[in-house]
Parts: sequence; structure tokens; C-alpha cells
Amino acid sequence: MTPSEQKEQTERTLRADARRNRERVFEAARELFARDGEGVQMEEIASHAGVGIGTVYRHFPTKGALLTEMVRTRFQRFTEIALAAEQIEDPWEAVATLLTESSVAVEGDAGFQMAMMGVEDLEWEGIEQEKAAFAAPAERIIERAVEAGAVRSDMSVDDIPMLMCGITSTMYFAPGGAEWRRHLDLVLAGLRPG
Amino acid sequence: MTPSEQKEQTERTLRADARRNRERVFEAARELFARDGEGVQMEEIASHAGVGIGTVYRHFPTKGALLTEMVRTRFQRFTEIALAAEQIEDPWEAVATLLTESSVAVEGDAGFQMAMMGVEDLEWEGIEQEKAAFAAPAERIIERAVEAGAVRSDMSVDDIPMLMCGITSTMYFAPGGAEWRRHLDLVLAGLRPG
DNA sequence: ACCTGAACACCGTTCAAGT
DNA sequence: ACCTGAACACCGTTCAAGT
Repeated sequence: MTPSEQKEQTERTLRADARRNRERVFEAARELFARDGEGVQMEEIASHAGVGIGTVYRHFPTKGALLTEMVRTRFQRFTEIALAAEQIEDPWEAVATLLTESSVAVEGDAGFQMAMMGVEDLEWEGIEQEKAAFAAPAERIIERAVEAGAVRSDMSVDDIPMLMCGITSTMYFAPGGAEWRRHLDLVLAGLRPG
Repeated sequence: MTPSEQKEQTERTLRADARRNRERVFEAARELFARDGEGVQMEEIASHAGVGIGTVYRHFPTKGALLTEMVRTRFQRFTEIALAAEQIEDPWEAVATLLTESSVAVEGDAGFQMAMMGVEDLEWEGIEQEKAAFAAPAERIIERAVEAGAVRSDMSVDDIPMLMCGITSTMYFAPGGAEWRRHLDLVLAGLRPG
């Protein structure tokens, strides 16, 4: 049974009140992680969700599992962005939009920023599927740009998380500011054919 | 009294055995932070230094203070690198060497990497002097490169910590690997005049 | 089945007692 | 003056008792 099958099964079997609680816990965690980073306390998440601390642990075995869930939903957003960027006609614009929109998506979420930089060693195992779903359109965007001579010929899809991680580190270091746009500009310039 | 004057005075006034202990604690912390990151326990630092936990706290009021001291010595290394790079004749090579050597200096130190990325909010207050000492030669290197048309005309000294932070995030995410050199390559390409 | 919160474990920090 | 380590505080996690 794959993790996602297991999860679906769980969701189906869950009693209505339990499902509501699970959802509330996750929403509370998402909000608090976004606002305050990975440092929020489990007790705070519980009270924000209106449940006891034990209920948080019933649905998510560790704090890390809660983080992994949060990262999973963020990754789905990346995939949406990639699919939309693929529709852009100009090959370079597609690449630039992919990176810019992805950065914007990360901008307001301190917890996700920390996760992207690998601060805690996050459980990436539950996220393989989402990574693959993102990689497929991203790969097509890059291949098209390479063939059109719009980016350096050695650009690969593996450059994206690497560069995103760098831009994210600027967001995290200078929160609320626009310094990361400067970083993005430099990185985009570095991707042009040389 | 500036922090450094205070520190010097402390060092002078310290009893010989106390000074030796202080040094041992700092060395132990430096090694362990470098190897294992900011996660090392104070107790581990103490036993590695061969002193009681109370002695660690006698010399450094918090774990953060120990991290700040470690970062200070790392910054001094950056300044050495900048002064050496300034002697390089080719203006572009000076810039490239500055960034490359700085990256290499960060490579083996997980704790410093985390500090650079702002994981814990580090006390940067004690490090203003070291930052200024680095900024001076770095500024001269960049100005020369801008005037020679070797880098984009809007490059500034503030780009350096930003870009270093990004490269560091790659090191931290893919430790032991050479992926960060690819990141550096891209960044250097982005600095070329456009 | 699921929920709750008191209790436990772990680690940063303090402080009374020792030299 | 300086050192030590037992004790405290804080936060992630568990589990016995409740519905």
C-alpha cells in the first residue's frame, strides 16, 4: 500500500468529528507555521485548532509529519504554476515566470521557507509524488527553452530547486523585503545562454 | 567601552586556568558546530572541552553567544580572502575568486552554514566590526570591476552576502557534494555585464 | 473510535556548594 | 575567582482515563 492509498483509506474511514478535527489541526498548523516558522509549539497549534494536544498527535505522529503535510500542499501549488507557465508562448518567459511565480508562492510562508532550506531534516519521503508531478511540466518548459536557445544549453530541471532554495534563503534572511527580487534577477541573468 | 575592548580586558584579567578553559570550550564548540551544526548540546560541548557545564556558561552566557563567537572568527577569514583577492590583477578574476574562495571557506562548517542562512536569529551585534573589515576590500574589488566593465554596472557589495547565503543553502541541502559549484557558476554568469 | 491533559524525556540555563 | 553538577524551565511526545 503506497502512502497516498493509506492516507485516502484513512480519510474514508474517519469518523465525521475526527475528520473535522484533523482538518482543523492541519489548518491551524499551516497558518502558524506560515506566520512564525517551524518554531511554533505543538500546544499552540492544538489550542489554535480548539483541540487537546493528544488529538494533534492522534492525527499526526510528530511535528515533522505536520510539516511534511504542509510542504505537500505547497508543492501542489508549484505544479499548478508550472502547468500555467507551460502555456506561455515565449520560451524564455515561461522559464522566468516559472521561477518568479514559484518565488511569490513561497514569499508569505516562513515555515515553508525553512523547510525548503532543509533546516530541520524534513521527511521528504511522503512527497515523492508531488515532486514528480512538478518535475514533468518543469522539464518540458526547460527543454523547450534550451532548444529555442533562450537559456544556457546546460540548464536542467535540477537547477530549479537549487536556485529556489537560494532565493528562499534571501527571503528568510530579509523577510518582508523585496531583496529576493534582486537575487532572482541575478539568477535569471545567469540562466541566459552564455 | 566597545565589545572588543571589553573582550580584550576580560582576556587580560582572566586567571590562567580560566583562560585555558575558555579557549578549550570555544575550540570544542567550533569543532562540534562545524561537524554537526547548531544542534549540538551544551553538555556535549562541555564534556568535549573537559569542563563542567557551569564553566561553559561562565564564559559564554548562552549557546547563541558561542555561535556568535564562532561566526566572528569565520568572518575574519572572509576578510583575509578579500584582501588577497584584491591583489589579483584581472578585475573579473578578483570578483570570481572572492566568491569562490569564500564559498570554499564555508564548505566544511555546517554550523556556520546554518548561521549564514539565519536559521537561529544570531546575535549579529558583536560582529559589526568584522563585517565592516570585510566590506572595505570587497567594495574596492567590486568598484574596480564595475569601472572595468567586468561585471554588471549595478553590482554592489550588498549582493555578496545575499549570493553567498544562496550558495550556502545549496551546500547545506546537499552536504559533501559539489552541487554548490554549479550554483556558484550560475551566479557568476549572472554577474557578468548585461 | 476518538478525545483529553497530566506526566515523562530531553536539553538549555541557573545557582548553591565546593576549591 | 573560578569550577561543578544537581535542579529548574520549557517543549515535544506518550498514555491512562474519560466519552
